[in-house]
Amino acid sequence: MSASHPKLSYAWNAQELLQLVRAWGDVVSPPRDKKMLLPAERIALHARFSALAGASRRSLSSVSRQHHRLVTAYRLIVEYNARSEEDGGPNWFQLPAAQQHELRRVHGKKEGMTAISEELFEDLARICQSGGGETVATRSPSSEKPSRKAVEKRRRKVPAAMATVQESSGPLEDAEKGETTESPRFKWGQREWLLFVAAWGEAVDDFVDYGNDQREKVKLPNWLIRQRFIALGGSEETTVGSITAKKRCVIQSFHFVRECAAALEARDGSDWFQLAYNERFRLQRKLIGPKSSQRLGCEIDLQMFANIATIIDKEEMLLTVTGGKRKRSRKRAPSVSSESSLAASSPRSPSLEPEELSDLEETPPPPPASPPPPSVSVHGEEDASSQVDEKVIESLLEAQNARFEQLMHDLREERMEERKQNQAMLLEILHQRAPPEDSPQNASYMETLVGKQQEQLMDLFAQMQKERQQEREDYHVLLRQLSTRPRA
DNA sequence: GGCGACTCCGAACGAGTTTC
DNA sequence: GAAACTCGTTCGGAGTCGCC
Repeated sequence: MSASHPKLSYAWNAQELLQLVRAWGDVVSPPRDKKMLLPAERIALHARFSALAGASRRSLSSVSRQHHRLVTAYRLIVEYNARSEEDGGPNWFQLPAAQQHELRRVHGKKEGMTAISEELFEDLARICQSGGGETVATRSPSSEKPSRKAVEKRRRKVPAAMATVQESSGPLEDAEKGETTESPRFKWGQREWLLFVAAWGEAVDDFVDYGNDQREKVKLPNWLIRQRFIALGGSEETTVGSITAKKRCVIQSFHFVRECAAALEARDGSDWFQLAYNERFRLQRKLIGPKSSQRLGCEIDLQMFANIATIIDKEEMLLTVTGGKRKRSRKRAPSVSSESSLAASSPRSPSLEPEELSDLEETPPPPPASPPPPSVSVHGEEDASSQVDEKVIESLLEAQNARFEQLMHDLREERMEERKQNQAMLLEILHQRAPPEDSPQNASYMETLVGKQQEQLMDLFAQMQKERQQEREDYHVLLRQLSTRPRA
């Protein structure tokens, strides 16, 4: 944002919205519920709004966007009311807030919608229906609006349980119970977290598999994780925003576990992952801090931990191997995701300067349990050289990983190809030996063939599982060695 | 190339939950 | 009641896309 438009990163208040609607009525030509404004109207709307609001507090793009969200919401309400009038159901403002919220969410997936109060809706209806031109409201049978008092009266009369709407299903139990919670909350359980990690892993794999073109985006998009999450059986209600937050949460928990495991190992050599949930939860206060109460971190088992580590590695590799980072201005405080997520341990903390953040990105979290060692790295030179060493090691590890993944990928492809060829050959020989007229014999032999192949594949799979288990154990040994090694 | 709409997603936020 | 954490929503910066 420019200096003349200082960043105003908080919700539009009711007064601002009313001022926007007023400006809208003043400068926008009918039909006023059109979604697209003419360029001149956009500018005029911003100017008029700025004049009414006293100062140019919102940018042109912000005003345009808010206008767009209001139109979308207004049209949804008008259409909804028209339908419910035909069906004899409750109108929009008689619905519980939770249900309104759900409908807004379902209908405004991409663009989003502003929650419109009844007062604001009436103002909007007034300006949209005046001045001629066909509007959504005039097209619909429900254009005549009852007075606010009447609506209020009716709303009080409507039993909450009659919330019976329609497109929305799912987390609306609250509404059906008559509660008017603003945003129905759904707490994730073990299943959701496991699904999420699996989906995240699949998304990274998918992305690695076809993301080697330099022109491709090199940052894993969160919508891809959401897509995989839903494909694996996760709730379709989960938004990309929610996935973003979940990812941040998992990464934060991963760092938490890493710290705990290392601190515990250093303390008495015991294994964090062998402890029960309650034990972990109790111990974290000694290992991390007296006020620490991470729950998700305590639920993460060794397997999940290893999975997350692999995924984070792969995702970081995407940034280093497949090309440059997506260009982004450094004006904004940088993100908390991935490598810098430790900063998220205090989510409301003020944003870091880019320099501070790049420091954070390069260095591992300071172990809270052990005080910093006596001035080994106080000197700039030593600091710099150790950082360079770390970078070299990091690059080597990443390169090794990348090479290994590539080899595995090629091997998998080759094996699949070979398997197909073998099968084709077997079938061909079979057909030659047993002609089609001899079908019973043919069928029984084929059954045997399928059975044998199943056996072979099961053996192979079991072998791969063993290898995977071995890899985990190796990793665990490495982790132990690392954490018992005295800090430099 | 310029412009506006669309889209993604990080940050901020508020409300709820848990633990002490 | 305080503090830390969880969770979903909203806003808006910035990248992308399509049109002229």
